[in-house]
Amino acid sequence: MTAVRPPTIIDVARRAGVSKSAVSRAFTGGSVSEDTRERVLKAASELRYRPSHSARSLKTNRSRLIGLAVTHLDNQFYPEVIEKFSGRLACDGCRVVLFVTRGEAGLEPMIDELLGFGLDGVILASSSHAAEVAAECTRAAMPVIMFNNVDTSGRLPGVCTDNELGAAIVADHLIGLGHSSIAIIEGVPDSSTSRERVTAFRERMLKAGLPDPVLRSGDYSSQGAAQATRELLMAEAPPTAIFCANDHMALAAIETCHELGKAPGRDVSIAGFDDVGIAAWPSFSLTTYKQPVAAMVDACVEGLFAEIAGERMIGETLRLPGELVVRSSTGKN
Amino acid sequence: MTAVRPPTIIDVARRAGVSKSAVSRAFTGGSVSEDTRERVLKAASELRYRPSHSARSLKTNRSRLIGLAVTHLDNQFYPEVIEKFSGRLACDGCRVVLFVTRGEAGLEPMIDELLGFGLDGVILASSSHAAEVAAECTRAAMPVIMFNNVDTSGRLPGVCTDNELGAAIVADHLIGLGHSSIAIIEGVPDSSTSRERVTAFRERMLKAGLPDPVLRSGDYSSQGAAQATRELLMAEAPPTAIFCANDHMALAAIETCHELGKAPGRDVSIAGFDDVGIAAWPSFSLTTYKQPVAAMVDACVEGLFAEIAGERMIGETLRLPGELVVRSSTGKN
DNA sequence: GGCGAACGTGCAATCGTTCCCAAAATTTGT
DNA sequence: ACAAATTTTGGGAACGATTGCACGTTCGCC
Repeated sequence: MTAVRPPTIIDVARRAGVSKSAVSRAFTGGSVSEDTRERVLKAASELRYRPSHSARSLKTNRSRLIGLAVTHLDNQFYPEVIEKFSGRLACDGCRVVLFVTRGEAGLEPMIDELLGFGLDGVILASSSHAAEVAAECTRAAMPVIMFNNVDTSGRLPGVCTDNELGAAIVADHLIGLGHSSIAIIEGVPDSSTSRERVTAFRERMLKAGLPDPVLRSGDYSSQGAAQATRELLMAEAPPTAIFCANDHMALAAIETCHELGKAPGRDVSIAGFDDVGIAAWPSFSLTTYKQPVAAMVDACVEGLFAEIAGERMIGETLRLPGELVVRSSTGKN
Repeated sequence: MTAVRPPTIIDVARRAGVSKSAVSRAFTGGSVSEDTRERVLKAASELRYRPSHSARSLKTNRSRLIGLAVTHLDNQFYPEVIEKFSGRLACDGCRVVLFVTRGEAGLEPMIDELLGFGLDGVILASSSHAAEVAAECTRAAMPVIMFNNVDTSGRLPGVCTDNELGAAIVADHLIGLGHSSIAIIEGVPDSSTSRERVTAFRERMLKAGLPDPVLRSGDYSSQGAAQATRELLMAEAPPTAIFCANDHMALAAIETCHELGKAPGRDVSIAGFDDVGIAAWPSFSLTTYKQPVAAMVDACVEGLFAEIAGERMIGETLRLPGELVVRSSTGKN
């Protein structure tokens, strides 16, 4: 019993009685007569032939593989994003290669890998070290686009929610409910996303003549947000509302409220940003600003494909509007 | 300005003043003198050379790409699994290519893709259609292993939690708390995982002299589980405890309890299976059987690598013990 | 100092495709 | 029915690496 070598294009050609060019054309949609096409397809299926991916991409310089760099998946938002990307890219025959960035290190150490897997393009949904990555990728002529985060150096194109708009709308919502003492729990400080949300929220408050909100870092983590919430609510004059830079932290904040015996939406209002799946669950019923994930993913893929096709699109960041979703975690003061 | 073609091994060879064989050996760890190695590495880094992935895998028949087929990621368990796999495989220089199976269709329609991307191996963490996939993969000589699910045809190796042990332990726990009227919410019926858990749970109850539990299908979905919970709890003689075939459904069951004004752990006990991250959150505090995900992933990767290395391992399913985690969603009857 | 062993090197074949090119076959027009 | 236009076909050169083989070197050792 010899290990059967998988059939090659030549085996198919022989069996179909044509040249390998014909077989190639039959598979890639080149011009072939109906007759040969049939014969080729028949021979191929009899032999269980499948074109070799590596040979093909060696010749064409296309792998139909797209890298997706994301941070720790315990933030519910990312699984949703991954699923959407996977589905969207599948429509164009592409697949997602995952790069989960180790929390602290960011994705800098995996740049080499990112560039070494023959990907057609890369989507950076990870927050940190965008600048270095940007530089390295453009040097390697690798198409890149950012998702839910902008490259502050302005060299990479990207797609994100209009964070400033969203944060302003959340601010208006809380202010409209009569809150004036509002705290903010931000994410990691060097993330553009967090910064934009925080800044816009603050500005809106100041513009409404309210005091500058207390700012705490939640580091985009549950523990961080829980700790921040604890500190805020146990202070002498606790805020009546807290705006968290994302749902992941807002949910932790709600948990912490319960722990402290405060009812979210009554004793203290909590608002988030993202609208992850479980935000809608009755236990949380989180008021939040919904990111238009589907539209963002579509735009992102489109942009990346344009880059891959050779269209230069430098530094343009597309900002899509989301939608305020009011639930019961916020209420009148 | 001409589009600069990425440097090839030949460019490096020329610049370093050696043959391409030497360059290749310097990169793949072949035998080269210290002197040449240095010259090659220097030339390579000056040119920003990276070996072409496709050329390399064409020659070596190895892509260092592993396919991972999973179902909808809204079940919290899978993101955790994905992250673990990604991390574990990265240790061996491999990357995960994602195949998210569209709910209804299962992964049957994507078999061709699964086999067409030049993967070194495939991990099936998706529940359905294992048999067809198994057949097709072995025919294509593609190493495959199942995760958290067993191939009933017994042809594919796999790794999963000892579901029967786990379910029995959960049953004992509930019985020990004095429950005798216990209902079960199962997943999709043709999933081995659900079947094993349900069967073992039932057996344990019968063995304890308790009545055969009511069985409802939750279809592994939130909505399904919520509906089932509603029906169970609004019945004439509602059960005092509910065992859900996974946490995803158990969490939905808890939500539904709140909706119906019943306190989990007091009015009705809820137990799950998996121990996903949020099960530990105070809002849920779900009693559950923890799957040893890290160990499972390790074993799974090891098994797959063995297959890739050519060691035949047919149909062996490894079942690892987990651990009961008691929280407050279950209580005395 | 001479003789193997050990090591480092380059040549050339090879992996399985795609695609250009010229030739052959077919269709079309008159 | 013949020439021109069109379509289909096969040969063969890439694509960018790895690797078996044979040939020099270098070195150690008696």
